[in-house]
Amino acid sequence: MKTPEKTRCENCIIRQFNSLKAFSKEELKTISDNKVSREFKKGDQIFKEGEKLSGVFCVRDGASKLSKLSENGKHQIVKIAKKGEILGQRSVVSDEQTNLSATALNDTSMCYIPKQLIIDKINENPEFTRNLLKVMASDLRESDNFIVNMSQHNVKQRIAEALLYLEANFGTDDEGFLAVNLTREDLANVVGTATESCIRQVAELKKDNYISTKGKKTKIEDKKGFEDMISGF
Amino acid sequence: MKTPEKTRCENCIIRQFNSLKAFSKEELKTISDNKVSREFKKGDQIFKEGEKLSGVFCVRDGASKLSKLSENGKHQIVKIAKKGEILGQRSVVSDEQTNLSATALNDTSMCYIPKQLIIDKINENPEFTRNLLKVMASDLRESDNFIVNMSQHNVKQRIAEALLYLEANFGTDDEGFLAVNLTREDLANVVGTATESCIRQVAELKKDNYISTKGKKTKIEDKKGFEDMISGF
DNA sequence: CGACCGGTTGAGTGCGGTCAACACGCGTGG
DNA sequence: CCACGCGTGTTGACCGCACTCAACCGGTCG
Repeated sequence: MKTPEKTRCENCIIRQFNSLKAFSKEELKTISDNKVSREFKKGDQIFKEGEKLSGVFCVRDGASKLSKLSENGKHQIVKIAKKGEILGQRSVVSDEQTNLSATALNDTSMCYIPKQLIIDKINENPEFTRNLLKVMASDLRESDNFIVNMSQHNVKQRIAEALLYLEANFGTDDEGFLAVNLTREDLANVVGTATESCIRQVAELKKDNYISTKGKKTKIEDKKGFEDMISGF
Repeated sequence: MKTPEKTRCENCIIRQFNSLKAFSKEELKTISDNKVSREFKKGDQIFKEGEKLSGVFCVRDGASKLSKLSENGKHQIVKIAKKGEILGQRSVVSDEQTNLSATALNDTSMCYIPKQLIIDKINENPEFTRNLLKVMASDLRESDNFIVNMSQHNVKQRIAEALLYLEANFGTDDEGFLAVNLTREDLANVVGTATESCIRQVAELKKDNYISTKGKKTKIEDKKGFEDMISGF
């Protein structure tokens, strides 16, 4: 199952950003021969909470949300995965069902790598395993910070944080607007609030000249002010 | 620096519960020769957020809270570590400062293992590394669940969850009271609320016969009811 | 064209944060 | 020995943030 030259892992720059950078040319060839490229359209579900994954997804391009459904019917978005991240590693190392659902936020291309390959590599390539450890350590740190932010900040502050996070991780277009576009509902689900509350607070942020909007796009105008507001002036 | 026979790692049953179970008798001897036993009294700080740890702590007995200070001056408790857990692994694998502070909730005894030993073992013993991965994967899962609980449940539900968590992880004494005793303030910091709100909701739980108290001890009377209440009746 | 989705606004309400006062046990020092 | 201070637990009152329900608008798609 050879893939076209230009999408082979050996030539893929994305791998520089994740734990796969530990692999030799030889190993990358094996992976490339076993991977499958997959495309998702905006809104497509990549996998669902509770599924048993048979491999991991390496994000080549696009953004996808990782969310969990709580019994009151609301989706809490836990993380937004960007280019270079690998989804499903956790489930593979712990050999359990996924804890989260993944959904494409825009058109997304992924490489699907069968889990046995990953497990083999964990056993064979210590550097890869160490990279994995580091990635997970940093995810844990992020989770802890997220927990603190959620419980100690009000909705306005959490929205500010979410927007800063989006800018830092996905960047802006040439006019300075955020490169990823969350619906108000998604943004509400990130900060764990009702859609209406989210809309109202965004309107406040706009009124206070922290942000501006054009169509559905959002631009952060006053990053410094944001940071001050988050830490309570 | 030999330790007395009875506290040597080879004889320590605690290691069955954590990633250290991967080690051979030989390896345990090395660890034992390099570790230091340390005792903490209730309220003692084990390490502080931002410190650079030079090793990890293996909890031999007792309970300790892992918390993070937010800029509004409140401590958010992220996890309560029990017997068998290892504190500081994350900072060691990522070679960064700790993200969290650790404080003893009651008299606690720990073994301090220098970080170089852990790093060496990560490089030498693949099974140990795999165990580490699993522990961290499970921590991540817990964190995600915590985030959902925090953002989708009200204070009463979160307290119920916290109490169930304490019962499941630390058990009860012979009369059925929870074996660990959090102050109201600590409990409030776990669920991310004000101390007074916490007190009021606990009083409600008592009025509704979900729990009972005796002195400072708490007993869960209606676990089933708790679970129903958490998922919204 | 109508259905539907996303965004927006209004009005009402209640949960939970905050401040203030007080009760109680415990240790410490005069 | 008692006075005092301090930490913890508790209660009351007030109030504002954020949730909920409901209506409405504009764009898009079948």
